[in-house]
Amino acid sequence: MKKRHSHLLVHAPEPLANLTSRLRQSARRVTGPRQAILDLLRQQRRPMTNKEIHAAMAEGDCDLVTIYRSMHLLEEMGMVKRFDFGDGTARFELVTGDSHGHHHHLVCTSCSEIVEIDDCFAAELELRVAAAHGFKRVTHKLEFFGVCPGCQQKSLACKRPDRARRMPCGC
Amino acid sequence: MKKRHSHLLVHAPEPLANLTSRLRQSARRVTGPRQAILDLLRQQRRPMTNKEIHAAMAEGDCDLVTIYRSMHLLEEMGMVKRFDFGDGTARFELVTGDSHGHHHHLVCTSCSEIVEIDDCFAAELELRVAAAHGFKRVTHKLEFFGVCPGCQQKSLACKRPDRARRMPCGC
DNA sequence: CTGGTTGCAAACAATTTGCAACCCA
DNA sequence: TGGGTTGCAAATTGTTTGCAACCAG
Repeated sequence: MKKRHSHLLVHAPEPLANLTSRLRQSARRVTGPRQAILDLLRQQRRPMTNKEIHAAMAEGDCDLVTIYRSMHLLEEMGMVKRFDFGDGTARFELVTGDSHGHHHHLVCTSCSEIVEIDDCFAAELELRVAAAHGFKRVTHKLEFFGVCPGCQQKSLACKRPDRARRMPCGC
Repeated sequence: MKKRHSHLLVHAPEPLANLTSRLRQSARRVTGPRQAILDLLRQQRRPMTNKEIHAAMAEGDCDLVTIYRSMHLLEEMGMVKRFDFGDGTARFELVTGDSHGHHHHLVCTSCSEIVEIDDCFAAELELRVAAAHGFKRVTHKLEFFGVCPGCQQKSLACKRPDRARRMPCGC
């Protein structure tokens, strides 16, 4: 990471201030890559893969491995949330304090466009399921898949249905 | 695959008869491995990984690669369903015609025990989501995670929270 | 200074692919 | 017989780890 985005420190946007204090209290460091990642996630409000994040921060700013390690850390700290759209690559989104907590997505199986679904209607289901089977600390993963308006026209049927599960569907 | 499970042909259980006719009409072959896989899945009514399937059919019956290829085929034909519990390995379950169609699971994050949840309460949500965003052919994936009764006692807290996402949680 | 971090190379694990040998229909 | 199948080896891809150099506090 050559040059730190100093403007970040100036604005001291919420997530960053958050990061700083949280890191400090666990004897961890506020480093360039970590700041850059949060910054990126703050701009692009959409689930991003590690590779996308890496590519997005131009000029070999930091190693891909560092991204992986940072995401683990940030996830542990509850600053990002991991999503799994079934294509074998993890995606991460910034956890913004305001409202945008637990939510789901609607993913186009053709162009992989992602729509954020803000309300979570499954909370009540969790309770029901937990009660029915005696489980504790029950959470859930719920994602929707379909064909977006754009792809419906183009009638872009997937040529290789056996690969449909790979979201960034290169059929 | 040395010796074909001939008793399968005798009983001619539903899934197998199904397989035979379906394969034939698409100019594909009814082979030993395919029969063995369906047979296994019919017995062990639980989501199995390719590796588990492979291990289960003793004596190098068939190559792991063949399992992978077969699962793709069977999935395409709609005879098995793929599930993803977020641990990076696909699991498959037999699609039995009777009732047991679309359903979900409750997975213990500690011992990875899997409970089948028969009712799907999210069907209506699909419609709502589809309508709201103009998507077609909308489906969803929904799985629940928590700590099963057994693991609650043992209070087996995960030592490495950063790895909690790996279901067969070797923490 | 010094322990948390990073980069780089290498290890890993799940899955896929190429290709020649093989076998069901 | 012939095209779908399989086995084996090798390639791919996402992710993790070992380790020495490095830097934030």
